[in-house]
Amino acid sequence: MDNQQLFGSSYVDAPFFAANGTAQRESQPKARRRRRKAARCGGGDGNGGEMDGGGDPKKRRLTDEQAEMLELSFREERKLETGRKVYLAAELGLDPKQVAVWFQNRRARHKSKTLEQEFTRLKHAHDADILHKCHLQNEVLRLKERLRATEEEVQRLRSAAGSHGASGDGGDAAGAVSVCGGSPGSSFSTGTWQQHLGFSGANELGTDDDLMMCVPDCFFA
DNA sequence: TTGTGTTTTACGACCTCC
DNA sequence: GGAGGTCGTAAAACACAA
Repeated sequence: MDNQQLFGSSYVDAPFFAANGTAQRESQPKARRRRRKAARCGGGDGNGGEMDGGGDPKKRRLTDEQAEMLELSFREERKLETGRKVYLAAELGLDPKQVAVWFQNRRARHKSKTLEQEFTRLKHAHDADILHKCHLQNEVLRLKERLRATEEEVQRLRSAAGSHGASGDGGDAAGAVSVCGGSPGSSFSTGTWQQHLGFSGANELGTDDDLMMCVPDCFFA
């Protein structure tokens, strides 16, 4: 919107370097190339922050007000074009580089937070899917048990019928038993439904570790 | 205090776009 | 080629328990 309104004359020249006295590490074994540029030392507030002659200012926390203004600006627009950067820097008494860095870091934080939220959302969805799968597998187990009981009952009835009316076509009786025993043509064949459902022996619930995740929760909870 | 974990500021390297 | 972006990381600033 209108930054002129947002940041009108709210600039406060903050005591950035209040902590100047803290001892900077005299030994910088791996100090590398850090803070070579003294360019920003003149950043508008005049307290250059020179440290033990080295010219390296300490890191300066932004004041609450500065951070708040930057936050407002960030919410309006996450990208920072040159004009806005210069304007914000002037309004807040910061170096334009500081403003640019703040926006970079702010974008990084925003991205990190967004990723974290997305991860949480996906995890919840995944957990729900696992639970649903578990329920379906339980249902399959129940149906399997019913089918097994039915097959046993059918076999029992056929055996009883065979023992009573043994005369005549005894060969058919033998065939009937074989049907129950797994004839490829029988709709009650365990082998057949296993094939249709894609189940077989110990692998009927799948071979992966999904079962390991699922079964304890569903069966023992 | 002080040790430790977290947040914030700053930088360099590299990439993309105009 | 310069400006501004992301990414990874260092280090100061801060919070806080022991």
